[in-house]
Order: sequence, then structure tokens, then C-alpha cells
Amino acid sequence: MAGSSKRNQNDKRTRIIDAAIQVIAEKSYHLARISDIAKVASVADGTIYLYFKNKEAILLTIFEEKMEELIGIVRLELDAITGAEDRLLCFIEQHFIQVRRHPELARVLQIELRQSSHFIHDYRPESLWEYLKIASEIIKEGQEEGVFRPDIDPFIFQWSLFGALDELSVQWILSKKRERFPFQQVAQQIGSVFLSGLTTK
Amino acid sequence: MAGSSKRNQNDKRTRIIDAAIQVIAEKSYHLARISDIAKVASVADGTIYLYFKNKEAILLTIFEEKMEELIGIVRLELDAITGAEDRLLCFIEQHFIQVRRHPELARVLQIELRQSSHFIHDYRPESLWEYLKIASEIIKEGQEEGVFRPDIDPFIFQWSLFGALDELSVQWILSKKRERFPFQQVAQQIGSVFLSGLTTK
Amino acid sequence: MAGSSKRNQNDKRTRIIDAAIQVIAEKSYHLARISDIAKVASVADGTIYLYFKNKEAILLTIFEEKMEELIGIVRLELDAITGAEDRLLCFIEQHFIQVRRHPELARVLQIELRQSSHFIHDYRPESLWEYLKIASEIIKEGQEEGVFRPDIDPFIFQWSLFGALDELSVQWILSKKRERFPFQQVAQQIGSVFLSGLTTK
Amino acid sequence: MAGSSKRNQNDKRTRIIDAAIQVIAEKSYHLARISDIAKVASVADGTIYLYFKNKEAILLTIFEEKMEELIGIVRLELDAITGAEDRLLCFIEQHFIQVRRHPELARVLQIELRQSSHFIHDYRPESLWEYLKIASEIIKEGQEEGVFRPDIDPFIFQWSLFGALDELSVQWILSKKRERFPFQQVAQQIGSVFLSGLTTK
DNA sequence: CATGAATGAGGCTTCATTCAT
DNA sequence: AATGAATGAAGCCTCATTCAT
Repeated sequence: MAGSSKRNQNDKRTRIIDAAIQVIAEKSYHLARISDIAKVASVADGTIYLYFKNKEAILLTIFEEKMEELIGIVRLELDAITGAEDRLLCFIEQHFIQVRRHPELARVLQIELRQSSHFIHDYRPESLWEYLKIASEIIKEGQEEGVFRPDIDPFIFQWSLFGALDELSVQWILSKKRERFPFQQVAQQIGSVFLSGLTTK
Repeated sequence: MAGSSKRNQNDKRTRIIDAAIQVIAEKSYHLARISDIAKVASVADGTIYLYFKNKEAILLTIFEEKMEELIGIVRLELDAITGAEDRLLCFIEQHFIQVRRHPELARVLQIELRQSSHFIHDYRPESLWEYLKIASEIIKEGQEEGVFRPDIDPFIFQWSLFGALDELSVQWILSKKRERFPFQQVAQQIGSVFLSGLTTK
Repeated sequence: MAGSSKRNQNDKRTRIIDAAIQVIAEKSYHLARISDIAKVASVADGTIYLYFKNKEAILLTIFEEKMEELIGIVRLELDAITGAEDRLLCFIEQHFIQVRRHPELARVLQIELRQSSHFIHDYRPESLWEYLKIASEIIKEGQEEGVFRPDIDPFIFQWSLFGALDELSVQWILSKKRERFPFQQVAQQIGSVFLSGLTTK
Repeated sequence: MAGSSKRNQNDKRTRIIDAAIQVIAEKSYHLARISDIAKVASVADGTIYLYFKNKEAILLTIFEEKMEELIGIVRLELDAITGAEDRLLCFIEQHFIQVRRHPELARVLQIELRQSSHFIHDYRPESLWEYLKIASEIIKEGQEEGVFRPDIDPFIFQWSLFGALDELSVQWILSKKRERFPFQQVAQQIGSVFLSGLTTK
């Protein structure tokens, strides 16, 4: 069958990435062993090196590819909505939806991505910045529409918003009794506070 | 001289902790080598084990002692202020002041403390929770005073606020041109947004 | 070639055990370095850990496997002989034959096995006891046959005999001029003394 | 007071030796730490080095001094007895008496002394040989008196006897229920066997 | 492409010994 | 003489990476 070899390749590559996400989420990057990832992916240790240059490259691939996917999804959802206020609420809601859908990925992206610049020489998390740009663009739109306070610096605001979303997501992920952080309510509350804080009276 | 031996001991212990903060801030816990810490502290590798059970204990000590110090300072500053609104602004301002004063410590506390529960079996960052409790208590006071919206869940809000403060602090620390994040403005903006979002109209 | 991979594995495992026996015999367990053993076995240090959990496990394996081998051999030889007296002489002779055949193994078993219960928590040298049981069973047989004094406690006797055999073996091993302890004569003398001491007049 | 300083010195030196015997008996030489010995002796770690060149010297001192003491005691007891047979029985009895009186010392002498030549470069346990010489001299006397078989090699015999005494002592020391090895009976049995094996009919 | 046994560099930690007080 | 804090050499072990099959 045409493409089957290629598909199998992709299959194996995908399995390695998924396994890496799972293992890194559970143990953190430095404690995740290549052999753990290989076992979960059902491949030999050496096979991983056919698809990735080294351990670090797996992490970088997760950052790049998964963030790109995420950004694509969020952008698609936002395209259907008009009005800066609703678009901001949608962004917030989507963040939590994605975290709930892929909690292990979220954990890797949130915790490991943050400290990546420590241990990956010269790594700049461009994809994270692109994700944040979505938020700051919404702010700018709102300011142009006149619905958001013009004195708010979108650059500063994007980090505030992201920090809040990120922290709550981490807590939800870590939380053993996740019902203490009901997603609907969390999204509603944070949306409410930030919108109230942002909108012109 | 009376107490000199004890003072020297404290001296050495303090030097080790400070060296650890510096090295961990620079390389992250897992890449910080005991020998690096010893070199910075100007002691022999083995000396570290006279003061700490093992590498992990150094990190835990930093968490415990430094957070306690921080909480004490912040609580002291807050005691001088009345009114939930001003107290919240003071909390926000103090957070940035402390981060700017001890950026390396901030980096360790923010990044390593967060993921510590990953690799330190059964570690619960109680001190972080106590820090957050300061914020949620201010919210509750404000709600009782009638100046803060009663529909806000203080538990959720504390994480939002902390996430925002934390993220901006990280960005300030990472930022090579820190003037892009002028502290005064950042504190003012975030205070403004959260207060506006929080206060009853 | 079928089984070649398995054979190679066994090869390497065997080489490690043999190297360990050689190095431990020469230096004693605590002074035997993993790197010494690895060098003698012509493997990398890390390879040893593919076959053994840790250093202690190598020693335990030597105890278990080699004692079992030894017991098997001695039992086989004894099966061909009838009469408690001749069986006892055979046991004595076999002890010296095995020691002369594998002097390094003998040294490890004699010296390290004896003190193993000191440093290996909760280790009970069962295999040593099984070896000794061979002797005490011969005594009991002889007592039932009426050729051995009934007032002799086989349990005490087995230790006396083993102590004597063991001590002479150690002296032979340590002896630089081993001709001072000619095996034939030693076996004959000790057999003669113990038999005379044991038989009913 | 004249001699008090000297006496204190001896006191401290004695305490170190006794502590070393205790700790080495419990953990074996290599696992006995200088700091353990210092703690038991109630002296500082460094003090030990005022009395002994290094760790090895402590062990050697135990070997030399305690064996000399032991030999003196046994010789004294033997002086009161005539007749090779009774003297041999006395030697056997004394061995067990001394072991029971100083089980920890016995353990050190028996187990560590045996393997000392492994780890103490060029150490020859002369004192052990002198102890054994007591036995072989009794044999020679008995042969001259005509009560012991002339075909027995005293040199071989001394090791047989010592091995048996030693093994039973070790088992008594290791034994948790020492009543399984009642001293009187053990001494009587071993004396009976060796005498019967040794005497001319 | 796939395997997984083998490698060996390098880290954490211990502990005999030293030396300033 | 006594102390015990400090030293630093050295060992066990892990694990990312390689390579022969």
C-alpha cells in the first residue's frame, strides 16, 4: 500500500512524542529517562535516535509542534467570533478547554517550557510568544474599538492574563480533587475579573 | 571571641545557601552541581554535607527559610496599611519589590518551587500556600468591607493574582532589557486592572 | 547462529562473576572495586549493572551459585560410596580437591561468606548450612550403623570438622610454599584424627 | 598527682581500643567509622590520631596487644597443669572461656584477623602463630611422653584444632540462641573427639 | 529501518585524615 | 593534649548515546 511505510514512520514518531509527553508530565524532563519513553512508545531505546537527535530535541519538538497545533486551534475558534470582549472570553475559555483536553501536554508546556531557557542553551520560546500575541492583539483590537481602556499596555497585560490562566491550569492539573477548580466557574470568574478590569466604564 | 564559632558556622551555612540560590537560579536545580555550589560558597564539596543531608535538602531549606522570611516582610509592610484596596496594592507592590531585590531567589522560588512536587516525593509547598493566603485574606476583608465584589471566589482569585505577578516577575527576570518591564508601571497596571475588576461599581 | 546472543550474554555474566571472584579473593570484598572487576572481565563498569543490581548482588550470586555447584559435585561423589567411614573420608578429600581446584573461589567463600552476615543485612548463609548438613548426615548414618560414637552431637561435630577443613584450606591458600601443606597428607591426617576420634572402639 | 596525666593518657588510649573492639565487632572493620569509635570512646575524632597513626594501626594494636594478653593468660593456666592430655583439654577449655568472657574481642580477632592479610599490606599474624604454637607444643610433649600418636604432624594438627575451636566460637558468637551451643558440652565434645583421635590406643 | 546490549563520562556522597583553635 | 569543623580524594551507580547485528 502506497504511503504505508511513511505512515508507519509517522506512527512511530508520533508514538514517541506522545510517550515523551506522558513520561515528562509525570516525572519532569530531567527525571524522564529515554528508556521510559521508549518503553511507553513500544520502541527500542535506539529507535528514538532515528527520529530525534537527542533527548533535548524531543522536548523542543513537543514545544514547537504542539504549540503550533494549539495556536491553530485557538485561532480557528476565534475567527468565528467578533467583538474584542467576546473574543477575549473565548480565548480564556479555549485555554481551559485545551488544558482539560490534554492535561499532560499542558503540564509539559507550562512547567518545562518555562524553565527550558535554563537548560537549553539559547532557547527562545517563540511559539509561546506567538500564543501570547493572540491575547495582546485582542487587547489592541478592543482598544481600537474603544471598548478596552487605552491606558492598558497590551504587552504587560498579555503576561498578566497568561500568568493567571497558567497558574490556575497548573493548580487544576496538580489538584487531586479537581472539583475544587471547576472549569466553568474558573473560566467565568477570571473572564469576569479581567473584563471588568479592562473595559471602559 | 564569644559566639565566634557559632557565627562562623552560620556564615558557612549562609554562604552555602546563597551559593545554591545563585547556581540553581542560573542552571536550574537538576543542572546545579554540588561542586558548583561548593565552589561559589568557597567550601569543599564535603562541607556542604555537614550542613545539609543531601542536595534536595538544600532546595527544601531555601523554600522553607526564604519563603518564611518573605512572608514575614510582606506581612510587616501590610500591617501598616488599612483598607482592602490599599492593602491589595501594597501586596502587589511588595511582590515586585522583593523580586527586584532578590531576583535569583525569586527565580528559584518561582520555577523550582512550582515543580518541586514533581521530583520531591510527597513535598507540599505549604509556604507558598501561606503566601497566597495573604492575598485571599485581603480579598475576604474587602468583601466584608463591601468594597470588593462578593461573587469573586477568593481561592480562585488568589491564584489568578499570583499567576499574574509571578509571570510578570519571571519575564522581568528573564528579560535582558529589563526596562521593557519598568517595575513601577507594571505594578501600577496590574494593580489597576485587578482592582477595577474586583471593586464593586 | 541459534542461541549465540544468549550464549554471549552468559559469557559476559560468567566473565563478570569470574572476575569478581578473582578480585575479591585478592583484595577482599570491600577493597574490590567495581572498576577492577570490570577491567578484569573486560567490560565497561556500567555493563556490570546490566547483570547485577549492585556490588553486593555479585557477592551474593557467587555465594548462591558456586555453593550450589559445589554441593552438587560433592553429593555426586558421595553417592558412589557406601559406609559412613568411607563417606566421611570422601567428604574430607573432596573438600580439599575442590579448594585446590578453585583456590580463589575457596578464599571468597571461606572468608567473605563467613563475615557476610556482618555487612549484608539479614543475610543468612543457607548454602553454607546445606554444605555442612552433608557432614552431619554422614555422622548420623554412622551412628545408626553403629560405627560412630553415639554420644557425639552431629550438629557440634559438623562445625568442628568444617572449621578444621576450612582452616587448613585457608592456610594452604595463604601459604606461599604450599608444599608445606601437601594435600594428600593433610587429608589423610585430618581424616585419621577425626575418624579415630569418632569411631567406637 | 604524679602519674595522673600518664594514667589519663592510658585511660583514653584504652577507651579507644575498647571502643574500636566494640564497633568493629558490630560492623566489621571496613564498616566501622572512626567517628563511631570516637563517639563510643567519648573522645573527639582527632584525638584518635594522637594515639594511633591511622585506622589500620588500631586494628593492628588490637591484634598485637590483645593476643599477647590472651597468650599470657592461657600460658599461665597451662603452667599449673601437667600431662599432655590434661593440658590439651585445658587449652580447649580456656579458648572457650576467653571467647565467652570477651565475645566482641573474639569476634574481631577471629574474623578480622583472618582477613587482615588481605587488606593490610604485608601483615603477618605472628601473634596468632604464637597462640597456635601453644597447641603444637602440647602435641609434641604428648608425643614425647608417648601418649599421643607419633604419626600426627603437630603443625597440621594445630590448625585443625584451631579451626574447630574457632568455628565453634564464631557460631556461638553469631548464634542468637546461644544455648544451642552450651559451652560445657561443646568443650567436652571437642576435647573428647580430638583426644580420642590423638591418643595411642 | 529497528534493536537493545554495551559503553563510559560524570554526579552525589562518604569518610579517613588534617589543622587551626 | 584535645577538639571537631573542614577537607577532598575516590567509589558506586545512572543513563544518554552508540553501534554491531
